[in-house]
Amino acid sequence: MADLWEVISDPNRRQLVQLLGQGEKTVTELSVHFPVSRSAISQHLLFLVEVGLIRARKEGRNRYYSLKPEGVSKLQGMFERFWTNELDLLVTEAKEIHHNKGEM
Amino acid sequence: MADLWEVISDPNRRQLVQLLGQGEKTVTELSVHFPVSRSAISQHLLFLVEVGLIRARKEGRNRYYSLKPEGVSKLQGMFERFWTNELDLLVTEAKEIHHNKGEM
DNA sequence: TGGATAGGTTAGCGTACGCTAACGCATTTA
DNA sequence: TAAATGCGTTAGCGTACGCTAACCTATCCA
Repeated sequence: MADLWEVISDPNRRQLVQLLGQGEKTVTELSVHFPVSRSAISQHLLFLVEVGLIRARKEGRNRYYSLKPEGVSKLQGMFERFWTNELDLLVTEAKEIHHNKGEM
Repeated sequence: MADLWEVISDPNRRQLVQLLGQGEKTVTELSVHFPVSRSAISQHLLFLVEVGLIRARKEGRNRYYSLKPEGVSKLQGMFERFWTNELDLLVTEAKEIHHNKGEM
C-alpha cells in the first residue's frame, strides 16, 4: 500500500505538489517544467490521485489537477508526527552554536 | 550525490533518526527495534553519516551514534523550503471544511 | 469529416535500493 | 591466549521504481 512518504521521496513529485500549490493546472502545463515525458508526469499525477493528495476535474479535452486540502493536511500531519520535540531541541542547539561562532 | 530527502524516504531511516533523537546509541541497541539484520542498520547509519546527519563516537568495542544538530537543522530547512505558503493556506482551508462538517 | 490536441494505458528497460550472508578486524573477557 | 562480542565491508540477490515508446480514446476545430 502506498503512503504519503512515497509522494515526497521523488523530486519530480515534490515539484508537482509545489506547482499545484499555485492553483489547478493541466498535464501539459505541468509537463513544461520537467525534462521528462508527458507520460511520466501523467503517471506521477495518477499516483498522487491514488494517495488522495490531488484530484482531477475534466473540462473538454483538458484535465485540471488541483491539490486536495485534506490531502495536504494529511501531509502536514505526517511531517509533524515525524518531527519530534527532541529534533526541535537539536535545531535550537544548532542555532546557538552557529550564533556563538558568529560572535567569535 | 546523496541528498537529505533520500534520508527520510526510507521508513527504517526515519525511525533511526527518531531513535537517535533520544540520545546516542550503539548499532546493536538500535538494531533491536528493527526486523532487519544488524548489517542493514549499519549500512543505513553509514549513509546517515555520509549525508552529515549523524556522527559516530568510538569507545572500546562500541560505536555510539548521535544526531548532529547542524544536520537536523538542515533537515528542518529542507522541510521548510518545501512547505510553501500556498500549502499552508490549503491546510487552514481543510480545517475550516472539517469544522463546518462538524457543525452540520 | 478529417486532422490536431489533451491525456490515459501498457510493456518493457535500466537501474537504484534495501537486504542478507559471509567474512574480517578490533576489543574485551574468561 | 582463546573465545566472544561489536561493528564495518563486500558480493550478490530480488524487487521496486522512474522513464520512454508506442498506442488508444475523447474532444475540439478547420
